[in-house]
Amino acid sequence: MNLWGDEFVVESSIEKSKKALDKVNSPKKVKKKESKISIEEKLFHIEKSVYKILGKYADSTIVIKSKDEYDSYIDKCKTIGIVALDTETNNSLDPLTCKLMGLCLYTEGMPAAYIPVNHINKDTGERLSWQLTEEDIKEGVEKLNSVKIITHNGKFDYKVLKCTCNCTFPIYWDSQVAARILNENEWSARLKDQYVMKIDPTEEKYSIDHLFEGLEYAIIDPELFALYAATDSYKTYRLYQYQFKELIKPENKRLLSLLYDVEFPIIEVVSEMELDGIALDKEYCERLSKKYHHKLDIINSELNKELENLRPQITAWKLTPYAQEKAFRIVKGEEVQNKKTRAEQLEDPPALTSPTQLAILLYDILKVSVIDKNNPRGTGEDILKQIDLPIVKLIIEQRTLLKLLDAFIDALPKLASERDNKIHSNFNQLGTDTGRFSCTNPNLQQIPARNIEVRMMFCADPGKILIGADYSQQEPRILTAFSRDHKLLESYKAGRDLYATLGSGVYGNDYWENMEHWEDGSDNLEGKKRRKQMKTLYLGMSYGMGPKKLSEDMHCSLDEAIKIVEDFHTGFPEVSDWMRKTEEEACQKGYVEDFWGRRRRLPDLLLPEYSFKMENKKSFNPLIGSSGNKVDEELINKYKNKLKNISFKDYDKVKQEAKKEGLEIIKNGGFISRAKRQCVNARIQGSAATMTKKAMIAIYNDDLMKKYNFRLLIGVHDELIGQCDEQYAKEASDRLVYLMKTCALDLNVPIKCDPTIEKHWYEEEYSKNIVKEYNSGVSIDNLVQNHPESTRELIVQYLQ
DNA sequence: ACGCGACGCGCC
DNA sequence: AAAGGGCGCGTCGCGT
Repeated sequence: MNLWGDEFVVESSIEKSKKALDKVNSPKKVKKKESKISIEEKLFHIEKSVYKILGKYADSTIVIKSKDEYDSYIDKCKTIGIVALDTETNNSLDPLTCKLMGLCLYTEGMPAAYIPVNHINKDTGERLSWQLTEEDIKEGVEKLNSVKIITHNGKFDYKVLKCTCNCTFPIYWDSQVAARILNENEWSARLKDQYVMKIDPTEEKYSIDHLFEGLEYAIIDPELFALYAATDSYKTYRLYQYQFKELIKPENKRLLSLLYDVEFPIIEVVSEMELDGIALDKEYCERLSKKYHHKLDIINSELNKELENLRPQITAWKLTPYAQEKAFRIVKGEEVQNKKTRAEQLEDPPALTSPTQLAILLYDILKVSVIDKNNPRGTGEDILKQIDLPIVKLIIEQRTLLKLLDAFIDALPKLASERDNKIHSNFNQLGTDTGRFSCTNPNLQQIPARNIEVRMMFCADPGKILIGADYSQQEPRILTAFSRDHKLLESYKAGRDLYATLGSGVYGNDYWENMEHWEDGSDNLEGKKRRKQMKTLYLGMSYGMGPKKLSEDMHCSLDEAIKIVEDFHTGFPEVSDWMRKTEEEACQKGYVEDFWGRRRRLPDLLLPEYSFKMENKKSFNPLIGSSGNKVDEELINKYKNKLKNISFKDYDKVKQEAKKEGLEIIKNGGFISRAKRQCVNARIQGSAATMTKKAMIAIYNDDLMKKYNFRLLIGVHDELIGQCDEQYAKEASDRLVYLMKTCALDLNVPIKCDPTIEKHWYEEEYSKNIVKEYNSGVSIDNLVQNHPESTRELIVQYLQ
């Protein structure tokens, strides 16, 4: 083990951002000028450049042109027992609609093989008839069922082969996933980049768009295309070898288990989830859209009235000298003068959705006094809420409605696939540094939960029913598991309320003093307040919140907040110790581990208080080494001494002084504190993510769930939703909860899950809300209409 | 026309 | 001196 405990932990924030910049100049899309250059000329040029870059692989690449050759390659793979696999598609990254162009295989001791399937004649467009068929591919891949299959971004290959050839295969290793598990801070986990970084730094950079100049890949001669395609599987294999060697080192034992137990198996689970997709209730969506557009129209007309009233004031302002000045804006922390004057920036009528224009309206024209010193021209919601003007109230309402409409109500139906009218989000296993999934196109993890109407857009397929469950307080329970805090453990064992327990520990009072209701059911207003404060405190503690912000969120004075944090530490000493030890260990090793060994590397923790950068030279980072110039070193040492025990005031002076000598001083305090805040949270958030992934795998592989035809559809961090045959609703729901609870027994903490069974997402809550409306006097006829059938059934049920 | 940073805001 | 963790997306407004 080296000085930092892990050889990947040497890249600081500074270095990382520099590399990210280098990255940007990768080849961009080729412009379409097809009319000027003939296809033949282009192909000629492509052939030359492909050979120039990849010609060296020609001798170790073969194109498979017959079933016999294919069979014998597959047999060879079976003998060797391990193979890298990669698919190529027709310029499409969407497995649902793409065509399979060819398959690539590489196994040790053999040339890399490209098996073309759908290349066409560039003149006639006809499929080259000698190629193997999708049926052949399926047959061969299925023979690999006992062979270890290696992929790079195997989710794509899995989905492509399932969609185009109707075959599936187990993923033994994925080099993209492994790369991220080995170091989540690298600027790229892409195959070619990883190959350059880990295997051969001399390898020339290239990408498929850039090599084939945006042409339809199918028209490229398979022999030529093979040089690109088959090389991918070769590189994947080489990467695997490197990663395997790394991961069998004793210090990486837990990472390897994490990969085998969680990260590799989850690939197939997520692939299937994405392929299934989730249905939208079309009728309901249309109704909802109409309802919200109507609401928006009303707000807009009121806003127009308000603006009309302000017109004289606006006109007058535009003539003031201030309005005629050129405005400033902030770019990377520096003030930059705009080309437009303030008056020119303000449209007529002012665009209230534009932060710039709204700021002018509020602070310049309406002379609203500054609310947040740190953000004097801010227009965020918490600032607007403190401005007591009718127009501002309308703006908040307009914003909410616009956001709901643009981001969800009107946006989601547009994203449904034409093929099956369903939403097929992309769940990105590598999307976060902590181990959580991220989600795009659309991001199902940001569908409003407070506004229940939006989630109601999602529904089960006909004959199916949505079965969901969320972990109750997943992260606090993990904190309890880590710290073994006796008060928290007891509280969970007894099924008591977490926040009331926190309250009694912090305030030193009775448990019931911190509950919303007394033991006999009567209201306890003070308790309600305290409990809410504890909820905020918990969040604050796990995110490393400072006392100032904490006091704002807890609605108390700064002194009270400081006292509460202090009392938390004395009231829960095991938690406090665990947090301290986490930070200490992190500062020493440069990384933290989650409950199952996932690492979050925080190299900034190893940074010195100050770094130095010579003008026009690389930054000097003592962890990495200097540029080696003696004169530089002397200068730096001089300033290092000057910076010892320096006051905040003098720092600026010294910084300026150094600048004159060509030395830039970089203060790392901010980076270091940020990393300190991250390290506690990363362990908790990471463990929660791993736990949910373990549950997903258990659910996917469970025979009973298979019997119920249960399919996972959505994961939202601590919440899982799937659908199953209607008749098995109860059984599947019970089983779901059981599997979620038992997948992490090693936590040795009580786990609780809250299940739901419904036709639409959040329909239970939705129906309850409507029943509440009924109880407040709306007639039953008005109540029941305009809702999906399933909701009406629930309402009737609740009314009885 | 497009890329990008900043902002604001949706979620856990 | 002061510092809330992890995401994605739509809009605006500038730059190319």
